[in-house]
Amino acid sequence: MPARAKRILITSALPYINGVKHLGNLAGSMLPADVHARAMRLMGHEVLYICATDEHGTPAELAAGKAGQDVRAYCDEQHDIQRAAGEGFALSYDFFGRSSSPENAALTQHFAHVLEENGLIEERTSRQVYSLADGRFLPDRYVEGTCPHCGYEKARGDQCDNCGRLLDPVDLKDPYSAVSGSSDIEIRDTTHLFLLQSQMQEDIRGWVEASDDWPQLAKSIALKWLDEGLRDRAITRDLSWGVPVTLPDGSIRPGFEDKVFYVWFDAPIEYIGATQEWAHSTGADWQRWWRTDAGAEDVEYVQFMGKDNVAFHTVSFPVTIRGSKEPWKLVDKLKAFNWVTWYGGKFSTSENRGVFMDQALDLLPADYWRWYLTANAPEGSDAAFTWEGFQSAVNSDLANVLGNFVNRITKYCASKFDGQVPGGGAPGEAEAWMAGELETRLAALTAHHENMEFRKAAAETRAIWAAGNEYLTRAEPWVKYKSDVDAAAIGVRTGLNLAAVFAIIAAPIIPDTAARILDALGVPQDNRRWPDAADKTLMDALPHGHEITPPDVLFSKIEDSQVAEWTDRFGGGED
RNA sequence: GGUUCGGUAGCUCAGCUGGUUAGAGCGCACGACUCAUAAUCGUGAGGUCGGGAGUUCAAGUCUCCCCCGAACCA
Repeated sequence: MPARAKRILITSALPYINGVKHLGNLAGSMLPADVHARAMRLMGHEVLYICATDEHGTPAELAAGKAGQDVRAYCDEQHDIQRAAGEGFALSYDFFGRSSSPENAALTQHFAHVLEENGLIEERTSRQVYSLADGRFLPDRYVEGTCPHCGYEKARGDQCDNCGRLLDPVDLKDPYSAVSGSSDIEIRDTTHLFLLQSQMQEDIRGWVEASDDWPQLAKSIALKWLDEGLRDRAITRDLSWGVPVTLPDGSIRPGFEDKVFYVWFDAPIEYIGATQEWAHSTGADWQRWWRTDAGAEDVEYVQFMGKDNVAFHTVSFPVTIRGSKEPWKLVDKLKAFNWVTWYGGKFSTSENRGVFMDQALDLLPADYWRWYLTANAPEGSDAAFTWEGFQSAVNSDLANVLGNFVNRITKYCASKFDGQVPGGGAPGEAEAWMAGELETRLAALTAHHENMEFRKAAAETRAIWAAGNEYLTRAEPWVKYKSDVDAAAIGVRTGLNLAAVFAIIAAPIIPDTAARILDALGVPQDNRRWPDAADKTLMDALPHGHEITPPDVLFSKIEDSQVAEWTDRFGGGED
């Protein structure tokens, strides 16, 4: 157990309901959040890892319509698909919720009510594009027409792709609906609730400036928004799919019968909503994680997200939370990621570029991807996915360095010592060298995990595995066995114990393989704890005489022919 | 356009508050070993740290300008 066991709340940005996510999304929020959650649990901390699908909004409605499904049914189906993909990647959510849950609806309405009581919400009327053919108001980007600035004929209502200018859809010439193509549209007045973010400007600035556990990137993004001035934003939309707009007594707010809260407002609230869903399904207490008046004051809250989401998490959502003037837990640490790119471009479904989570699992087990995507996490800058890099990481790091180490030591033990942990011999020079390596490297690895430095954590993990191979070269039990079985025994015993340590430290990144190794070594569940760098018994922890079973080959190598096939199939390789 | 972050060995990247011969992994060459998925271990080659100017006893590490790339701009 660590000196001070903490309680750590972890959330990863909510994936939108619309389809299985690709490897870039996985690598930029869910996977690192999972690695961190697993590492912290192994270190003895109490962790609650929450995620959910973000289900409201126009894209979901349109996708459902396209599929000929009711929106709710569409979301039910897509949620199950995404949950299965997450399970396939061994994402260890304590709960994977849905922003369309009753819990989130109630919370969203509650926040709106208290914000209004605090004078932070007011009704405003604005002009919006209404499509008679579609029978609905059109969100900005679903209106297309001729750009008033450059004359480009397929400008979107929010921005012109040709000249790049930001637009107001009512200014487009010859506008038409991007949904139906119909130009039978008109401009109508519509009334919405606006969140008066401008009034929270100084409050949020004070909070941001006082937050010292953020990476400078997150802080500078937040401050930039504040410097430009927070704008009041509509938090409702003319839609049917979403959280109904109610009065405090629960009845529909007059004039808002055909409106719902906008995803922008209700999605982050689902972090709390999903925790309630978890509590309701398990009987656990959600308040001790979220209410600082009910035990959450000592919780460390860590959020994982793509860089594009930083502003929402550092400014927008905090406006909701702080504006409520209620004792809700706010984020302590953020970890933001860039994108994984695909041969210099972006992942794209339509152009058949990139690999999606479900496809990836059809090719190879989750651990292969988890290792590569963690060792090459898009920290600091975009990271390119290449099949060659993937092949190299899997073959070299996993198959050759770790897999082969476990294989050689367990097979040798089986053939020379009947598969039992030998008790003979005493530690010598080689063992002293290895003990020194473990002590310094484990300390470094632990720090990297605590600091959420994923590339460094993977590199250090690999370095520890490699040290094991060097140890065997120094100890050379196969040579000593010829003249002194006890001298060989210490090498084999140490090697087996190292295999156990290697598996445990790998568990945050490659949990399935780690479990296979520990199972093969017969390490009981209770002993699968993060090793302490100062622990002198790490290399002699397995009981002498204890039986082990060499596992099957842990990782199969990726052949050049497979790389060629996948490159062809998934559009990699070409420019 | 504005802002931010990057541009370090063939490739992917580390290099905190400026200070001995600039590091790692992969790839490559050579050697060692044979327990192991022809795996492993060792040695070596390879960089005027994007370009230019400046500050300093001293700059990859600070300042300014320029070039290139990426991201964000609700």
